[in-house]
Amino acid sequence: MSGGGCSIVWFRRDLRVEDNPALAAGVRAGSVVAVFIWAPEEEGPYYPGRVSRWWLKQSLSHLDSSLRSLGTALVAKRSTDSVSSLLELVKATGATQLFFNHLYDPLSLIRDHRAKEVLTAQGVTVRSFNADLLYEPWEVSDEQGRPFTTFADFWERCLSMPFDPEAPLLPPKRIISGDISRCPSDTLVFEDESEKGSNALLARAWSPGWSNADKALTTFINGPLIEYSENRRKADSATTSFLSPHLHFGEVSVRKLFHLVRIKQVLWANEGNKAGEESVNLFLKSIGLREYSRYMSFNHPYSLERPLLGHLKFFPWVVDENYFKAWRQGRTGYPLVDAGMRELWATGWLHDRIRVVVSSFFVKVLQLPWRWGMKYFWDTLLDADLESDALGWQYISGTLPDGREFDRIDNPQFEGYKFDPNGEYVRRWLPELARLPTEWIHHPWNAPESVLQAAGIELGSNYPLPIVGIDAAKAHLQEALSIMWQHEAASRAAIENGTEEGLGDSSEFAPIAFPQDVQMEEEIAPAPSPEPARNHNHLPGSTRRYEDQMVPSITSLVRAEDEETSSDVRNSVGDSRGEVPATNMNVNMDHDPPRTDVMEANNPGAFQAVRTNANNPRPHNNFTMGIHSAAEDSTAESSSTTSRRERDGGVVPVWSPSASAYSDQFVGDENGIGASSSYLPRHPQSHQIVNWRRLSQTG
DNA sequence: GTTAGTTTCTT
DNA sequence: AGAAACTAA
Repeated sequence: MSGGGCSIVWFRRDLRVEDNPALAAGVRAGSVVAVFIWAPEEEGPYYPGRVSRWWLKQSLSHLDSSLRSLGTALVAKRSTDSVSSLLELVKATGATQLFFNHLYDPLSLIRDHRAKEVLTAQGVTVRSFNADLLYEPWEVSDEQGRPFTTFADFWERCLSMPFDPEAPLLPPKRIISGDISRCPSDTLVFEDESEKGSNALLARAWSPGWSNADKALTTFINGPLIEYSENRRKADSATTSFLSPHLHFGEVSVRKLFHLVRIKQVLWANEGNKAGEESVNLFLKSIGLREYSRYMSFNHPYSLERPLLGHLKFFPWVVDENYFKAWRQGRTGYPLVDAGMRELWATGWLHDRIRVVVSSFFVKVLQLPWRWGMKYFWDTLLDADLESDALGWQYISGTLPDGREFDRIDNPQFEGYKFDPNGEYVRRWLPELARLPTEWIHHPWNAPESVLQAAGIELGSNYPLPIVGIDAAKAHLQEALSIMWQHEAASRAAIENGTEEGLGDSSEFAPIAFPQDVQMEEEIAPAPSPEPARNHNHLPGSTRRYEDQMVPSITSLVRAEDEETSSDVRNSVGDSRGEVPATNMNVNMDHDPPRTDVMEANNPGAFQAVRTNANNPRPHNNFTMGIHSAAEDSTAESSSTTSRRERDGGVVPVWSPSASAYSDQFVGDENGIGASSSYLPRHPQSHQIVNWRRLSQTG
């Protein structure tokens, strides 16, 4: 807490003034320069989607006005290299300290570590804090001090930690502004002209910004929370918390949320309110999953990229861009799946249950590479969150030790009657099926011709027949699994013979690149709303594209496509056409918002379903990551199980891009993780094979 | 109470 | 698919 110069408080995904430890530290230390650096190129392939950028824009302006009312302002910088920008800011302001809150995705860990190194070398005191989690990932481990590998154990431990999560901090009363006269803000561009119309609709349903988040939190806790458990199974119930986008950008503090929910928990427990208690536990569990997603990302940085269970890398995914397209456009022939995909397309929002349905269908029935689906979610979801989505897709894909069985296929027809028993959800999003009786709504292909005729449906033209039958999918999956095990056995044999080093790195089994000719972010014209627009046929100001989307029929969808191909350049996700590097450290120096001439000739080759382990070999990582103990941090504690924690200057185990391998410290030994896993009894073959040390490097 | 059959849930 | 939690006699 040296006196003298001012502090830079670097905002990222902690866009709030309440319970913001970095900001609090800055305020305590004296004068503050609050900064946000927009450097999307640093995110590699994960340039935020349109709705996500819209949210960010609103949230930042909200934060800026809050800071202004407290005595300073938010300095906004456009950059392709956050660390350089920080250095410039240090020079321009004479700051002697830098404070920020932790992030846990691999890119941030590396960048933030570099920021610490570079700025410390310049004589700047750098301190970082936990603002995003109840407990830091390195605080939660089993009796042997190793990270958990199953959620249930992890969460049980979190709920019985010897010390409570930090109590939330109040917002500062006043902020003394550092001298920002020499660092003018850049104008940040978060949307282009073509996106403005669609974005205008978002504001009807959502209010970004930390104080709105706080209101949403209070509303939820005092209202729908008690029925959370009751209502969770309905596809379009308006009783989810709707906090996820707020949480993604750190507008609301999980710790505050946790404390408030805990108060209700105690209250309802005393009242013997069974439903309330169950609801609380369920809701907390979803908070736990969010925690766990960061935990996994931190402990297994490659899990955004590659299956956590090593043998899954041998699965022969179906690389079929037509399947992918049909899924995105809601034309799979399975009403519940299609309704979900149309809702996502139109609104950027999807109930959790439906996310499971559509992603499970994607992986198990279509057998498309899960990362494609994950990328599409990233591009389209309003609450897109890399760590959470990676965890979700890995769970669905059966690539987690405690995920779903890989060979399990859910039948969308049955799920339809489970989550949407009266077909209301399907009818809302698939107007072409609106007149179909409930009896057939989730399996129109079985309906008698007369019924279809009466409903105005002609399967195959009006609404598609299932693009893949469930039985065919099951057979296909079995076949694929046996191929997978063969490859796996061959690989294991090669390793045991010592003839093979790094098979997992060989391009043959590298992750499958994204389709080259696919526009990852479709033309989405959203009207996201807890209650999806009822009057969607005549929304004022809606573009024609919007109507095409909202009154979907095969013809209008096809027409919309044709237009796409022929019309002008539209915005697309910057790097979406490229491959997804495991971690892209090559900064794109283009300062303009990524803009891509989207349309290329359709690739005829794409029209064949190809079983492949990997087409398009991709470049290898040119570096590896390692985690060391936090030796360089003066505040480091060697044992994370001790109950004392530093509120200030939290300790982050050091990330080093140059370390040659994953540190043993964070990887179970050969048998360690597997032995306790519930996965093994179900998949005894994998008992010997899963080499967890390798897994962390390659799998 | 007991037991066999049924539904629900799984991160 | 399998366990756990429910129901119906």
